[in-house]
Amino acid sequence: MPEPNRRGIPEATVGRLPGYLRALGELGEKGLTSVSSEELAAAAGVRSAQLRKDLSYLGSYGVRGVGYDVVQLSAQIARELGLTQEWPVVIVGLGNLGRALAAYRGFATRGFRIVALADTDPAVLGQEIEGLVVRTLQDIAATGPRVSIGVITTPAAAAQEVADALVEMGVRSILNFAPCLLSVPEGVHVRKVDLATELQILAYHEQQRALGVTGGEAVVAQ
Amino acid sequence: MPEPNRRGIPEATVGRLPGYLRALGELGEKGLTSVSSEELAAAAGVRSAQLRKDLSYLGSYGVRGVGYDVVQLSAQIARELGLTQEWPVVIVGLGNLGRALAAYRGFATRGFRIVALADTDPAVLGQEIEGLVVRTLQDIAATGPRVSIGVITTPAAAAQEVADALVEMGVRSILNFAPCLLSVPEGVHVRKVDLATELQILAYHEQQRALGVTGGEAVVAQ
DNA sequence: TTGTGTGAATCGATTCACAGCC
DNA sequence: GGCTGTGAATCGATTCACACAA
Repeated sequence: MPEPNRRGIPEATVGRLPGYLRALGELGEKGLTSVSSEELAAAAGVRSAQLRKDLSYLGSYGVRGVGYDVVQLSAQIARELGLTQEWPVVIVGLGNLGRALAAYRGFATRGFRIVALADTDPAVLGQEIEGLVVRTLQDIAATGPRVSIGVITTPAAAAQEVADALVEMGVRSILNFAPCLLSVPEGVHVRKVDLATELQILAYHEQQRALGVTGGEAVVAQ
Repeated sequence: MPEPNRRGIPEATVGRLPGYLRALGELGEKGLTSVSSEELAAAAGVRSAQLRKDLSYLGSYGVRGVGYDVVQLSAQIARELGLTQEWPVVIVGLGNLGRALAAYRGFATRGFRIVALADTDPAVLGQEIEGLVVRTLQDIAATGPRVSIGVITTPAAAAQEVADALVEMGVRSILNFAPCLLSVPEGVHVRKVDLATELQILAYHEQQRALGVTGGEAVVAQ
């Protein structure tokens, strides 16, 4: 018996689970109730062997000779990712990007709720944005609400002290949009999203083509 | 003999070069003119052996017993990434995120220039944003300017047809912020940035902690 | 003596290929 | 007969450890 193999899903697999969940959602909307690994892999942009291996880490949820039940597999992946509960999020830094994220609807779609907005600029403090009043992180730490995930959309120069403050108030998951490295204590997870990095990687490949490198291989890192 | 090893820098290395470039910039601003692999690795958040191996793919630019020249190494990495020329960028989809990116200054910092803004919404077409008039992609394709890189910030439902139009007009590098898989011809590079995916990965680790998994290992994937 | 550059060793992730089950 | 689940094989990326250059 498969023994769901709790603890120890490879990081690379965790990184693909959200894509499977999205693909399953789309297939479900089309009315599909069952998919083969071949079909789901195509919808998620991976190879079928990879999909099956990934899913095998969650346990056995497919039926041999048939495929996977769309609803059941969605639920299983959502459970594994921790999306059955709602995670409270604070956005720190309400410049253009912070405001765009605050207004982003898809946020709430799945397990996440923006419960606080933070900034230090007196011109922004007290403003109401998307139904939330902008406060200082110190105020939020002192009087609630509790947050699990911090999203940093400040300039790079402020990001480290924001991270320190978030850690101080107990946040152990940070999504950093500022173009800088954050140093955090052991056990705190940071993920970085950096526009400049992404563009520079594209520029590299663009230049390779210009240099006449044959790299005509398939497609890409989506 | 080192033989710069043109062609065939591992993808993982390419993905770290932008980080080295940023770290070198910071060190340079502090007045440093020379760094050891140990110092630069610390500033970029990698191990020194990894840094040396990565740099070895670009050729030999360090001096044994001394380290690397900050200016020279920056220039070499920038050249390798193709940042010595300016890449023209179009942003497609001027919702909150598209506008935030259009206003983002750091964009121009290094080798990228937003030369066009595209949308299909009549309410947005013709508006001037950040000094550029919003036009249709078709208009841009027909009357210029030429673009190398397309940034998609439309809703997911529109992303595929935008990608098709970009490919049609000769764009072969796409940065996709829409939460969906794009299908593109061989040779076109797509990179995906997805807020939901990042949050879901954080949620996974957050839940693992809640379940009492020991995963107290260091830090993370920045 | 110091710190780079790099083969060799290790580690992890992907793919293959097929046994097992429906 | 068809498709999952998974060991075995492969591939690539990271780390080790040290020869070698300054």
